[in-house]
Amino acid sequence: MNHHPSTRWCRRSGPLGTMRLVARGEAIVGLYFDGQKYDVREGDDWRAAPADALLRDAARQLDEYFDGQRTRFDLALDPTGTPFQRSIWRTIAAVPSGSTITYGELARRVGKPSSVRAAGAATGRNPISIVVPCHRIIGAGGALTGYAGGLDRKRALLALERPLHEDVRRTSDARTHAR
Amino acid sequence: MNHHPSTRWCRRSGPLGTMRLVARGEAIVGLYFDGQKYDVREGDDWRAAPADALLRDAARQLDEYFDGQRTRFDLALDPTGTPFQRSIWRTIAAVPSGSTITYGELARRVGKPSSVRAAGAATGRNPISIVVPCHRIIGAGGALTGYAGGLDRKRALLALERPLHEDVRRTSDARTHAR
DNA sequence: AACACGCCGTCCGAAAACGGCGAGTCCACC
DNA sequence: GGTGGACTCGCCGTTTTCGGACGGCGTGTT
Repeated sequence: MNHHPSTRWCRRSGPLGTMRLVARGEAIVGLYFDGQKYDVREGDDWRAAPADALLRDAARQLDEYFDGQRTRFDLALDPTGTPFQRSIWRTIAAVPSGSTITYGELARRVGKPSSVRAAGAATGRNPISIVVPCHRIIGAGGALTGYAGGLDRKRALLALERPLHEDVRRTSDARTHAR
Repeated sequence: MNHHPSTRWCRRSGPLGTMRLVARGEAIVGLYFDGQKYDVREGDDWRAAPADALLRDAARQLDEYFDGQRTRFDLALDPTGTPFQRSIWRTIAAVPSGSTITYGELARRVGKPSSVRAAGAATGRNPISIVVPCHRIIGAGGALTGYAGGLDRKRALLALERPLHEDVRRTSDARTHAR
């Protein structure tokens, strides 16, 4: 109908380093740690737009998150990927702050209980770090197993979200000694 | 830098049926017969623009061509394809109205005398019918051999272009009894 | 703990299939 | 004999298919 929605981006520094925020159309499509694995290179048609309304809103929410003032994001998301990946990411987005699930449980929730390993791969390709909280997915043994932004950051994010008062919230099948 | 050039299109009816004319940026990128082979499906970012200056100009020239008032088009073309295809199409565009060449001669002119069959395939994928006059390419034996818009249309186009007064113009290696 | 093995989407490279041909043969007909 | 049709084969860029390798795992065994 009308031409391609434009892609715009901005940088944002936070406690875990500088991040790159990317929007296209009316939705967020990416949030990357500087130098993370599976980063995307800037397209020819991208344009830096620090003043963009959507980007500003997202950046604000991100700040609030790091300040511990926010546990849920209120943003339109449209990560590009295969149908399988998108269903994985959608499911991850439903995991609430403060809790974790295993890769196996994730696979089960998308209706493909045996696609565990593929679920892991798809999780790793999540283009919207933090907002799609792929850091809340951990190994069945409680190990963190991996994170595109580095395990240190994964640990930090989980610590930030960990409920202070030990109300011993046990999540699905995640073992307690996560760490 | 800036975002993608927009793609716009319009329809145009003529003696050989309705055609679809497509422009992107400052150039024509497509001209298709309705329901032809290798047609392209409309992209999400396309926009109908019958009033667009470039499209109007092209449509006018097309009308003049069908009226026999025009034997050459004066339009910026930018068909998308592989390097080989583009060189084939560029070479085809240089074949003047009223004459024909064979697929073999075409291959020779792009510097790959033995890529005859590939030249045929590339010719078939020409996205800008008529303006890139792929109908002027015929078999070595004089047979028309094929046309994405159908052999009837190929015949009609060649008839339209055939010089009335039999000035026996003989073109390169094309045999006389073409037809 | 360390390892082997089965699991399954993606990615990537290799290989095969597919044409809008042309030249060469072989035959059947004037 | 010359022509023309039907057939075979080699031609080569593109597209499609296929097969193997590769993971942000989980289970079972040692």
